[in-house]
Amino acid sequence: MSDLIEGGAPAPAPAPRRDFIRELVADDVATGRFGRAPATRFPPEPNGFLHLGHAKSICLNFGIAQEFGGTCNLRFDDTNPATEDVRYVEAIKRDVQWLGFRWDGEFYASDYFERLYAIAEQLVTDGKAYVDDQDEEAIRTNRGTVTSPGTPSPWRDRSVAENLELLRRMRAGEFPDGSRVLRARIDMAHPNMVMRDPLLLRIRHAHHYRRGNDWCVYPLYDFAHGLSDAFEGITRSLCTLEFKDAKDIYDWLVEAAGFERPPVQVEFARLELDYTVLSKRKLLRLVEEGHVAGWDDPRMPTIAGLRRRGVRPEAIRAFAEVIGVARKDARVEIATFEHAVRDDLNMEVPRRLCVLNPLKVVLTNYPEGEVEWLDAPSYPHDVPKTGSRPMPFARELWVDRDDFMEEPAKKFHRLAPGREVRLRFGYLITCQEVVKDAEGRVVELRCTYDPATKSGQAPDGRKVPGTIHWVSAAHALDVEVRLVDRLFAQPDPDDVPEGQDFLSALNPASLVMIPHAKAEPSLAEDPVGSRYQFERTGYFYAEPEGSVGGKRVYNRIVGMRDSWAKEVRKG
RNA sequence: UGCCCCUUAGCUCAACUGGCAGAGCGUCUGACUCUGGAUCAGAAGGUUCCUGGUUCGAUCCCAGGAGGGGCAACCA
Repeated sequence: MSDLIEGGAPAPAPAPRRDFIRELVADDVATGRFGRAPATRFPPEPNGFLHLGHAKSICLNFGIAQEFGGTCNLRFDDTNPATEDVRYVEAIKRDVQWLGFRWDGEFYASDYFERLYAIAEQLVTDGKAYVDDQDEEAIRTNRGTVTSPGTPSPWRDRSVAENLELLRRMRAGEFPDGSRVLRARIDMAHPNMVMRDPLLLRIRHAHHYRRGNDWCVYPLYDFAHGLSDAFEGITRSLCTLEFKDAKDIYDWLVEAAGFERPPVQVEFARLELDYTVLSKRKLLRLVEEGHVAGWDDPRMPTIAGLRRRGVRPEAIRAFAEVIGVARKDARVEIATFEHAVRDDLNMEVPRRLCVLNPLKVVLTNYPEGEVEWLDAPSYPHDVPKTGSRPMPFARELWVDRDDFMEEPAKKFHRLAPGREVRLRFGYLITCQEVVKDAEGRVVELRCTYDPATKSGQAPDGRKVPGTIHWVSAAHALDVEVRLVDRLFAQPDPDDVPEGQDFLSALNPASLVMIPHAKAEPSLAEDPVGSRYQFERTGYFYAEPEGSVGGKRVYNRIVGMRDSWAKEVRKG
């Protein structure tokens, strides 16, 4: 991974947008419900990289803290030694910072193990928890089903003294993994399945990335999460809809532990985005099975991947803003994300010319060996930025193969035999002759230029319908371009036939390498990490890994909005 | 003995405690007239799932129905 850290500029407080959560928080402030400033937290488990779905949550939690003068903690929910790693906590911290947010407190659930254990003892003493000797299988079957009640464990009515002794011996490491668990004593017939005596502590003689081997009774999510919120004085604990049912146990625990004005969980819809997957489990598979080059592969919807691809944090924040937050599952179109990315880049980045699929053009009436340096503005008239660069113009040029049609379709305004077209920032040229090789493939266009049309304006006022990009063949930079596209070929990658999984929906053309694109020479001096619009083709990012074999590499961040493709579709 | 959530423009989604239903994308039209595959402006587009009730007034509250989703990991 590159060491280049850009972004990270503090996120400006966005215009207050009123979603139902902000309404609740505003109400908390007005009524003094919690007797303290709004406090939120972002609670990732360090078992993978953050993705766009987390970005939504980050913008929400940190955004609320900013807007209401409250605080937002970063808390690692690291209660499962099997899957977690420091490498992930480092990546997470970096990503949150890059997005432009600063946390107030940095906490780890693993630092709360002792405190949670003390509460466990208290619950036992209060008769609200017991040690269960059933094995995993028995616990599962005895939980019942959604339509039938569970059956109580034979160990459910042990004495407090016996429970306490067993719990202490569990902690002391006297029992093997899986032999016993601590359970809350609630109701084995509860209509909400999570309330059927939920598990609190399980035995794991495992190495934890922060605790080493010093701990062996690991809390489960339900036990750790709400209480961790309470320890930190969180007011609103924001989580996604699938935790809705967990709210009952959350409330039961903070109440049983005796917290005054405890945090209140509020659920919102997780983000689903077309043509990609937003699940750490699935992203992990893509990485581990080598379908992508890593967590930061530019095709990945991870923060690291988007950064590598060239997306700016401003665009991600703007995206989070437009999608909003609601209580209903929301599948967002990829066009909405791409629009946010273009919208951000449009006003920011300079324009350059780069020919992706080169076709030689020879200007037969242009003097051999002559070079003119044209002044090409870096920004269009409606972008309030100034600057320009010199562009060499000569007898031999490259234009894009797609900008020529031997038999032009209707509404095709570009080059064709006998057609005149404008070269951006340059002259009007007319195609006089098409040169083909033995296989009949077009290899060269012989054109004439009109010397009176320098800068693209015809003195006689004649209309030229098309403008195309070009670059001088003698001065062109040979660059590698990587066309990054959507990772999956269909909007919902999980919508596959029985017996197949999301991997069968991968887009085989998600990364198209163009090893020999031709770029204008001004690009030679620009630093790695620069962003451009290559006019008419898209937004590009100078690959932070640098050059490959001495050649510069550009990732396509996003293509231009494509109304020609639409025209083609219409026929 | 099941519990909980959701249904609003073509599409994807918003809409504080009941008071003229909004945005993006898409579509159409126009402008810039050197990105015509960019950008900008404007327009069209609604029986708020259905039935009934409460109310001066219902997308919102109540009852019933239809459809979609979440929950039965010693994951989070």
